[in-house]
Amino acid sequence: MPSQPPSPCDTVALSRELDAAALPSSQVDARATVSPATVSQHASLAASRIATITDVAREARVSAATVSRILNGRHRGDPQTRDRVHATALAMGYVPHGGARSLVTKRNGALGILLPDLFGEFFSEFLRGLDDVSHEAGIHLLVTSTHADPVQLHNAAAAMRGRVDGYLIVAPGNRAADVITSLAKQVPIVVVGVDARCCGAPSLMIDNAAGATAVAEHALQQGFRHLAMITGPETNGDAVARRDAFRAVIATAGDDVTLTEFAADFSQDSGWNAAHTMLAHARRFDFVFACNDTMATSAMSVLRDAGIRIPESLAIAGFDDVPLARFLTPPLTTVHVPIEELGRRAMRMLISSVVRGAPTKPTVELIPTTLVVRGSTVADVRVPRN
Amino acid sequence: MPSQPPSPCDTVALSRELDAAALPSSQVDARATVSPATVSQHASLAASRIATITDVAREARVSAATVSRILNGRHRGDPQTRDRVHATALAMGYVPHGGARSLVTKRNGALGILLPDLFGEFFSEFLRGLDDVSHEAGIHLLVTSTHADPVQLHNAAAAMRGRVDGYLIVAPGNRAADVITSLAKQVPIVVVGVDARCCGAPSLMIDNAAGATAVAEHALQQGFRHLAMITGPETNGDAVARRDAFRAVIATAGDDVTLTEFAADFSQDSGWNAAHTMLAHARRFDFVFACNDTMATSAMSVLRDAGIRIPESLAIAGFDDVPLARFLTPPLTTVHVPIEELGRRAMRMLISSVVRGAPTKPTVELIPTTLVVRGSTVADVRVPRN
DNA sequence: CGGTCCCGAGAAAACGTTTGCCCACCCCAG
DNA sequence: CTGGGGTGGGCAAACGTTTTCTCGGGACCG
Repeated sequence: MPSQPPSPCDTVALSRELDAAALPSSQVDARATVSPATVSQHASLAASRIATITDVAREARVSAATVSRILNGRHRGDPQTRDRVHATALAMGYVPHGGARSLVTKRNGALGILLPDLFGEFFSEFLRGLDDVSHEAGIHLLVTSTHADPVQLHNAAAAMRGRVDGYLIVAPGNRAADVITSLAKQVPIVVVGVDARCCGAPSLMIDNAAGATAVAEHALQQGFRHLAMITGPETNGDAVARRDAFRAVIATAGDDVTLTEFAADFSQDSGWNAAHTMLAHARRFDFVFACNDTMATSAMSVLRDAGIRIPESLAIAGFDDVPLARFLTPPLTTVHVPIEELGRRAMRMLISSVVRGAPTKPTVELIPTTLVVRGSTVADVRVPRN
Repeated sequence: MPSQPPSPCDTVALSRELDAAALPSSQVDARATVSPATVSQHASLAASRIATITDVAREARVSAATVSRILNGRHRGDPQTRDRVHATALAMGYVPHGGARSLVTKRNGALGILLPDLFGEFFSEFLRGLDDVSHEAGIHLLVTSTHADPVQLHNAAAAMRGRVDGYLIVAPGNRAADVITSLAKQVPIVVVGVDARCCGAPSLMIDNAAGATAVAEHALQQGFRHLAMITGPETNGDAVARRDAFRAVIATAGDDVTLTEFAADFSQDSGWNAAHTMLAHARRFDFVFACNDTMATSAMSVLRDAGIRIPESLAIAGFDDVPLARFLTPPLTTVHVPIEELGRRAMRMLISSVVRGAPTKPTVELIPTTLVVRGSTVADVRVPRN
């Protein structure tokens, strides 16, 4: 199995072509703060030492204070001086040293993002939402993951102290209440994925209950009577909320409706196992609700292997609306969760909390979810794939 | 569709239970730098103002210099003094101000991660690999995404100047050569996903060629003769490398072997479209290689809808080995890419580059890929799912 | 024509660290 | 007993900013 790396520098050759073809240089310049050309031009002299505000001041024949004021816009100043300073700073490729600035400002223009051990699509979409907003606000993101453990969560937060103006904490499991509480007293924080009102922190949550409720009502409305549910991990707030809401609706249905639960943990393997257990079960089911799409997908694969026709013999629904869901056969009925929007809102909330400077209030905001009905629960559904 | 948020503070109630049940406090303390208990204990007084080194010095009745030296381990000192300082620092919850430190040290203990607009599983696995290594080394990660555009890439890098000791740049499209070149002259960088030797930067790449070669050889060995390939975007280095390697093997095969290509762009929709085009094609194929699993998945769904038996009538293989691949029906033959390992290696490389301080050398390292044969290309294959 | 006010811009302090330099002390050897 | 070496630890400078205070000059108003 010989390995044939692409020939060196084909990238650059292609680069020239495409630059010429796709991007007229004027367009590049217009969009750039500093055009790439300017960068390379000054790369050689910048290589020796990074320009400081003093260097700029000397070059522009003003004091450092003036440079600072002008660059920060706190000083209308003499138009001529202003232009000269701006030009000099640009030419020298000056960028203020964040550390020095934060030392005196007490603001460091960065936020800490504390993520649990995440898998799957959620991550990228969420971070994209965060970055979208923070980038626009000129705020940096300090990201660290794998901290489902409250002790690690605390250590991670501590390590960032003095570097960040606030924290965004994502679904920290349910043993992190103490850490969150103490953190919330010190700096602005926003918690995503669990209700942290009791910790004194504003929270942002997926409206799991509404989604699961919609699935349950859809199932009943379609005339299904013997329902199965593949649950998620007990330690996961989303999983519990989905399960409880589904249960609640079924509890109010007629006596002829039954619900049987199969324990799983959101992983593909666990969905696989749960489906096999379900097939071996005495009762015949006509509808199964998997608490996330990952499990729904592997369960569907088990059912198909067993020769069960979906949805005629057994309907199935998931939760999350992962991109793949609509491409399964049949396409999966599921609950759409706007993850990027979740990230965007969380970031906006945190930023406004930071600029306000006020201690954060314990609140909770629900991100709405929507049921997407596809072929896995309704035989004749015709849905466009886009 | 009534929304029923979970009752407030159920999280905390659960927290107490689990804390008591699962984690004996001694175990928590053993693993913690500072135990959660200690944190909350000092939360109230720490809330007023964050302790500085001067505060610790005063409290421990030594000078700030001594505190600094002891905490950084540069000073064996009197054991009694040492213990006193350590204890005081711990008690006051002292954490050095990163900005002030970097001001004098010229090191800021953080690295910039510049990501293109990424989708899918890649992101989380890659970042997990990065974080795994950087966390252990006590290094922070400044992450920003959505920078496929070279101008944005430059701006993002500039914004981080003075905050990071180096950059990790992921698959920046192929028009970013200039920006990378100038960046590489100034600070340590590592490029992932494209060969950047020509930019003077060390690069880390997936061995796409080896993987695609293995797929092609597997296809020929299984006796397939009329091959189709669903390609990726022309602007993506991975896509091009996979396509070229596949082509190269087929070119050396006998005259009775044909290869037809269908253009796509790595997205699910494009795979869907390509599969339909393929079905409408005059030639009947017996093997199709999709350049990533995402397209392979949606193509498979088209083929199944068309009543084609896989692999008897038409075999299909993908690339990436996304977690879902083994759960498809039939399980998908694909090329496994160790993404987390890729992240881990890239981070190690960058860190060693930073601590060495030496200007980075243009090198390229290939991350090996492995063909995973499953039921989508071999009818009687029996593979364990784990 | 003189006084007052405003505005542009410089001087200097402060932020929290690290680190080179130096002093004082103790111990041991001559 | 004295000198020297080793060691613990303090002093102060320096890092790159921002910001307050200050001053000088020009314009406007009386």
